[in-house]
Amino acid sequence: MLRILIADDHSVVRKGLKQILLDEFPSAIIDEVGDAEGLIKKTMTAKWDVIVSDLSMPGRSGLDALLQIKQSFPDLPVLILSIHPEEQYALRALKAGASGYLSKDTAPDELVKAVKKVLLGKKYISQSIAEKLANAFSSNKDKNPHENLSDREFDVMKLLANGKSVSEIADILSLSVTTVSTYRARVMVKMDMKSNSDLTKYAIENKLI
Amino acid sequence: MLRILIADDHSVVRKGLKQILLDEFPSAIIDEVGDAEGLIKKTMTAKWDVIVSDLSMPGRSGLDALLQIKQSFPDLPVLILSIHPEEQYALRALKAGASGYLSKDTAPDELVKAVKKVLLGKKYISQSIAEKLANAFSSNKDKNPHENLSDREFDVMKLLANGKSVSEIADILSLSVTTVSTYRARVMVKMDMKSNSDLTKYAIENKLI
DNA sequence: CAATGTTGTAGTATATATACTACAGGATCG
DNA sequence: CGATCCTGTAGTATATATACTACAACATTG
Repeated sequence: MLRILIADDHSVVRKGLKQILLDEFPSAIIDEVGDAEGLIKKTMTAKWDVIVSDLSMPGRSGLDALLQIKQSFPDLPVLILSIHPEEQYALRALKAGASGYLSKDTAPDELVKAVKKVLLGKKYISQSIAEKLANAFSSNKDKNPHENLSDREFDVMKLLANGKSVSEIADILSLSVTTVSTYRARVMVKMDMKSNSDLTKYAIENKLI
Repeated sequence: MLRILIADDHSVVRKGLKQILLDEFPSAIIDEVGDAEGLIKKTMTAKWDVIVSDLSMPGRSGLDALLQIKQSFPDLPVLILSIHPEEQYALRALKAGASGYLSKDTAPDELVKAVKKVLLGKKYISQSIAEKLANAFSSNKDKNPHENLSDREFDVMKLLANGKSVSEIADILSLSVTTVSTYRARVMVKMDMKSNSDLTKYAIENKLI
């Protein structure tokens, strides 16, 4: 019996995924959660064969959840689904232990293919991600300033670019304000920028938001 | 026979919407498109009872498409679905003729309720949007939010959007920091925004910077 | 024309953010 | 395998921004 857990903050997306997967695996048990907390909780309290999760969810980020899940269940395959064009997030997700990365506009049968593959313990890597991977290997001298941000720095950068204040972010990520401020400072140095609005501009230009 | 057209660039979302609607209207004819071009084309070449469309799609924006559709079929109800928190877009969409505005994390049965309502030729307005509407009415009949800024407020707004800090601006304009801060506060109220980054986004969208 | 609203300006008290600094655990590299 | 860099985290002291409040001059409108 196949057990699949879906995590996404949009119920419409959850329905869509569920339907696509049920079409292929009619007898599967499919459960859904709407945030990272729920994802972790369900992961810890029941057994699953595969997890299909969004990256950006309210509260703790999906990347965070992924890391935690992988710590407890290194062999549980997690397929990451994101609205973001692969570029920015795919590598991070894979590094964090994801078994694959798909964009939400992926065709249904590609999703199914991916699920089947990761169920076998393999990774599902799309053509374009493969390229990224290759690049990441060869030239670590990056083109995009944001690519040398650490995961946490990246989280903070995005939130800042989205107009969140340092204290809001501290709240969202459950960190001290000063910690967030430190990340911000490091982001500013690494990206050679001065204001949050610079980040916003950058993020818009680079389709990060 | 109910005919529904779904427009969204994410196939997963389309599936989800379709499923939700089919659960409620089992005999409905539901077709889907993935971009604004397709939306317009299908709208022009077939008859529909209601359109459920995303706002942000590749190529032409959903808002654009909405305007065009409304021009040809003023009575065809269009329900807008968006990932964006209502704030910025809801009013724009309604002004452009949408019959309702929902966020993608709306519960399925709210979507169904909304569809039923707009099918009757009514508008579906959520609580929070109702407030926005009221505000928009009572206050000003503006086309562009920035157009009711005073000259000074506008100066400050542009500088903020460009990433300048309040104190830098005070310096540039030879004003007290608190004065600039007051302008900023007034700008935020008038434009219904929260952070400098919102201004940056707005300014980029409106080619002010 | 009187009442009311808008604009340009700023002070005081308070809330928020930042600069420094620090430190432990990993990663990396010679 | 030790030295060193990077990351995640935070405290303390200081700098910056904001909320209120105020007020005069000008604009708007019943």
